[in-house]
Amino acid sequence: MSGRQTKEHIFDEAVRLFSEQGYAATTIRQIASAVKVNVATIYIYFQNKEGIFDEILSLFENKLVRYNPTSIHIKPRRERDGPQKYLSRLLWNYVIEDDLFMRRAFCIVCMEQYTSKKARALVRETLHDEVTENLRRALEELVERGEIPGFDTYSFALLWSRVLYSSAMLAAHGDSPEEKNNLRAANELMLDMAVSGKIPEAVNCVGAVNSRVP
Amino acid sequence: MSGRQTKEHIFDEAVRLFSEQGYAATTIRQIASAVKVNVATIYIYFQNKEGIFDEILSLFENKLVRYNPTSIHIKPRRERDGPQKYLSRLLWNYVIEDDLFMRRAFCIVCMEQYTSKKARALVRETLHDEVTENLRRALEELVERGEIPGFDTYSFALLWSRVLYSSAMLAAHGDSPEEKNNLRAANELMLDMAVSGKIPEAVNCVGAVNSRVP
Amino acid sequence: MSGRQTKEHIFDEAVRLFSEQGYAATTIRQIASAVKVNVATIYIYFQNKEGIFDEILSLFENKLVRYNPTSIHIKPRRERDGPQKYLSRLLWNYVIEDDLFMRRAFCIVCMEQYTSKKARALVRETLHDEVTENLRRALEELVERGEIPGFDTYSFALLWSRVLYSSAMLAAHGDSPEEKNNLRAANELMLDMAVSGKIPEAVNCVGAVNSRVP
Amino acid sequence: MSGRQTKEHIFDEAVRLFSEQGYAATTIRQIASAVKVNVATIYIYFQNKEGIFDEILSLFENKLVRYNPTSIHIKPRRERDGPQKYLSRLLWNYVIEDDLFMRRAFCIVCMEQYTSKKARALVRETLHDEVTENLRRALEELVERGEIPGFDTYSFALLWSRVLYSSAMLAAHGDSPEEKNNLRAANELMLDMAVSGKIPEAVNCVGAVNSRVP
DNA sequence: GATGAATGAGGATTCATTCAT
DNA sequence: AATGAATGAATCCTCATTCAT
Repeated sequence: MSGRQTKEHIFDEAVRLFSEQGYAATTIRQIASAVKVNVATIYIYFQNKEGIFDEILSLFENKLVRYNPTSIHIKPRRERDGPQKYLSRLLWNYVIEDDLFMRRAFCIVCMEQYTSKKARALVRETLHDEVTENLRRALEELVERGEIPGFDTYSFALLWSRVLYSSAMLAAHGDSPEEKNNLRAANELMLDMAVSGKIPEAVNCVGAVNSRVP
Repeated sequence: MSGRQTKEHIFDEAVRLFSEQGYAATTIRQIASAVKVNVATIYIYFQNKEGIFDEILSLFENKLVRYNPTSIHIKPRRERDGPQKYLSRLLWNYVIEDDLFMRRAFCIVCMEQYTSKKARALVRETLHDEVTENLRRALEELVERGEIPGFDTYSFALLWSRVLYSSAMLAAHGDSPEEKNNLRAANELMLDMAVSGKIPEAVNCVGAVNSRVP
Repeated sequence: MSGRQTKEHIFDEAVRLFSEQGYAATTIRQIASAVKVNVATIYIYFQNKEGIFDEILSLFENKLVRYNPTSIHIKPRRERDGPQKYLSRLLWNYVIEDDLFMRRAFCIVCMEQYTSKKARALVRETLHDEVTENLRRALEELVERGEIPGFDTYSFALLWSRVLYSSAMLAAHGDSPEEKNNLRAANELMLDMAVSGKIPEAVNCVGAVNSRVP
Repeated sequence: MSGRQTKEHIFDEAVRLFSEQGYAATTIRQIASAVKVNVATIYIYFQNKEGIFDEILSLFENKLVRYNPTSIHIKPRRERDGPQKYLSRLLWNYVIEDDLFMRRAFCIVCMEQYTSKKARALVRETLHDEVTENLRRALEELVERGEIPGFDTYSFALLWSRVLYSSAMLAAHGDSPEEKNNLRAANELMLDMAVSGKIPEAVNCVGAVNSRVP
């Protein structure tokens, strides 16, 4: 078997096992035996256990970033579909739905956010702030186009990102179809609220979430 | 030192360490040395490592349940304050804010939900379903009192609980004051949206989240 | 409760547990909890775990010695009953049958003969040599009385003692009634062979077992 | 060093230590240090401490079974030598004398028969019942050939097996040459009694041992 | 490119024992 | 006479990692 294949095989099984059992509870031996490979072989392709974890985080982040509205990968599609459709597909629907790796990696990142600084940073920055920002930008665009009235888009985007995040967390593990549907439904509810024209005023009346933080 | 004190001391340090490093990464030796006690002493008061974990979950759940709107502990205060104030204080503000244990236990529960069935059940059932139900009940009451117009309270409560949950998760770890404020702000934003009189229509136009799940 | 009673209670439960699980596998805590007494209490009455074991061996040996044919306890009865009856009751039938402690202690001694020098000595000397000698003496007496023809009583007694010993070992543990009956039957078979008048010649033709040992 | 060799080395030292100190009193560390190998290495070749024990029992039983008179390993020799010689060599003389492992394993099996169900079964079934049956069969054959008069061969074989067993037990530990000679002598004495033509009548007059068991 | 063999460090747990009260 | 509280040392076992082949 070619080295490339072996490495990918190891990587895939590591992703699977980490997402099912957590990083700490998964042993190198388990991975090796899942790949039907000697333990030592793993150390040819990865510096150590943490090295595998790092590569997972890297790939997850890279794939994630490709979906922001200005990325060269998403921009053409975005312009064709318009912000509303983009909004409706953010995070799970857009990014994760059809990508087993992303689903598992998401799960890993959520699990390890408390124990790994890198995972934590990824959740806080990329997952949370970036998704929020993407939502905000898309909402803002709708406002600019006059499709919905102006309002405090940041606060609403922040709420939305949290709904997405918590839904995705609940859906991530074990591919529960029920939770996946909940996620989709929650996302659409936020979307409908956003475009119904009733929210802006409500949101504005309370001001930006962040502005309240002393 | 009295046994009771020792046990509490062990329990407290275990809670702290579990919440900071995760269950798997925390060793009995660490706990023992934090308490300045022999490792064997821990096994006098707890059956094993998992036994400590179980007691944490138990206490967390017990304390949590006391805060549902019909509990004998909360009912009098609820009736005095009215549903709106109750809503504004749910979960974090009401329950967790002043209780270091609850904050840490919440963190532990979130961390271990993927690897521990018990934690997972607690998140799904008590944390999620119960909080949602409490929110829904309080909203419903507001509607009945005529303080806000009728609408699909379940869908909105579901969203709200997710906002609370994800905010609490982000706030839980390390007592970040910024995230704590975010949580409070997010909660109030949901509250304001609920009572602004604009939401009902928006929510109704999309129907119940759950009704969409096949 | 009086100290005397407590000590006996501890002793009895230790005997029971040692005989059921072996010395090494029985813990002080098990004994304490069987007696419903604090662990420390055991150390009031016995110097340590080995101290309990030693007292068991002592009592076993004392009781055993009382049954040799010249002991003041057995002599009167022996003279009344005659050697044949004495023979038929040796070891198990005579000594152990009605004495729970002896049965259990026998079991303990057999178990620990490989790991404890004291137990080993007891098996070799008291249990084996002494029983052999008692058997030989009783056989010799029968010969002297002219009730059976003369022969190499030592060799036969040696065989007999081994039959008794192995039967008793198999019977000792768990009070299996089947093995207990086997023991009694084996003993009677040896007795019948001894008094049938057919054996002497056979035994004599081979000479003393021990005379063959270089 | 090859894995096979290492495993055998570990196995051998474990057998030695178990037979000298008993299973419970022997630690994995002792074995490891006797083999001059890391503790973890032992767990490469054996699942755990009990795994070593099980393999010892297995090998012991396998080797033992090869010596029954109908086994393909023993049958030719048996037919050449005749039942009398076979009888004279049973168990110890035949099987164990020249096999250090068998001697040690026998010792282990005897020691652990009270605490290990597997060892207990082996003693009761293979060691006791099978040896008895082999003896009985060989005696029966002598009767059929007309070399000795007919009699209750079962009862006599049962006695004999007990003599062998108890002698072997006493001889097993520490390779005491004195006890080894006693065993050989005891065996021969039983043999001489069996073929002397004097015993049958004595045995018959008491009936089968087992027939007495209610 | 892959592996068989080995290991040091550390995991949870249990033990016999002690001592102040 | 008895105990609650504590401990040091040792138990079995597992882990990530290395290296000669």
